[in-house]
Amino acid sequence: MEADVRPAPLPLSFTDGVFPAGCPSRILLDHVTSKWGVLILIALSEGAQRWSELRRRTEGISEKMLAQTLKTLERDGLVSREAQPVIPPRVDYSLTGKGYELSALLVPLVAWAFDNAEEIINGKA
Amino acid sequence: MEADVRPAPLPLSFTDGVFPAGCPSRILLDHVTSKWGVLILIALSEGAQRWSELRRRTEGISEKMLAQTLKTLERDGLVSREAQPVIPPRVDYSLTGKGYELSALLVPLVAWAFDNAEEIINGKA
DNA sequence: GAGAGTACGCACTTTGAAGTAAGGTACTGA
DNA sequence: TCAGTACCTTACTTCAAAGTGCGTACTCTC
Repeated sequence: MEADVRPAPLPLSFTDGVFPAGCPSRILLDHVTSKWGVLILIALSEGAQRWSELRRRTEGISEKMLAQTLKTLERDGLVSREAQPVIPPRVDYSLTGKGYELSALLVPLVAWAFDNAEEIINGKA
Repeated sequence: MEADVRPAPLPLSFTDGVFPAGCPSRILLDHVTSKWGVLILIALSEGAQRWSELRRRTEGISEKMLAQTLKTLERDGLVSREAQPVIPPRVDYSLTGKGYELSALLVPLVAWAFDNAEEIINGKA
């Protein structure tokens, strides 16, 4: 008898509130909520950008992790890559349709974290 | 069919689109988007639950990780813990106000992952 | 002709998040 | 008396994520 006084914010369609282990959504969630995955998706939500821009804007990321994360997101169909065969190489990354859907959900989350982080993390020892 | 690619889905207030390294929001984001953090917050979004319920519903979690994650979320002021001094011990966990704010943003994200995971993860490989 | 920018790939090392295992208290039911 | 439930803690281990650093093949600037 869990008489829950407080209402859930949204009705859920998960089987029992939390999806089972081994479910593909666990994997997708790991990709999407990975340390650099979030930041890259957020950066790309402002429009297509090339490699070096992403590297600069995603402060602290290594080239290896940038390449790796972009590959994962590309394999997942969230990011598309367009390489131009010009001589200083030029590669543009942008969000796909699904990537935009995702980033639309991710942006408010990150914005919330941005607004509340100071208080939560520093406001308590 | 996703329509044409257009700019940012939402206006951002971050300095340059992505917040700087060493920023507290990076830490908060890590807590919140951690493997088990998301699942626990989602589970609690449906109402207060006790330890053993959370353990069962968050399939695959170990007792150690449950305790650790709950502690982190409690320190961050997202989850509140109420222990009753009864004799089979009874401890209830629930979301705080901030926790509800967060879960309201998290739930659609997880729902999206749930809906798209099959296609994205299994539909290729 | 030295250096920097561009977009990576590869191999090695480190870190830390997570897993595993076990213990502990204070009871209840069989 | 033994098993089981509820709620944890501590110690040890593992493994993948992340970091470091090097090489490439061009070109353009100082």
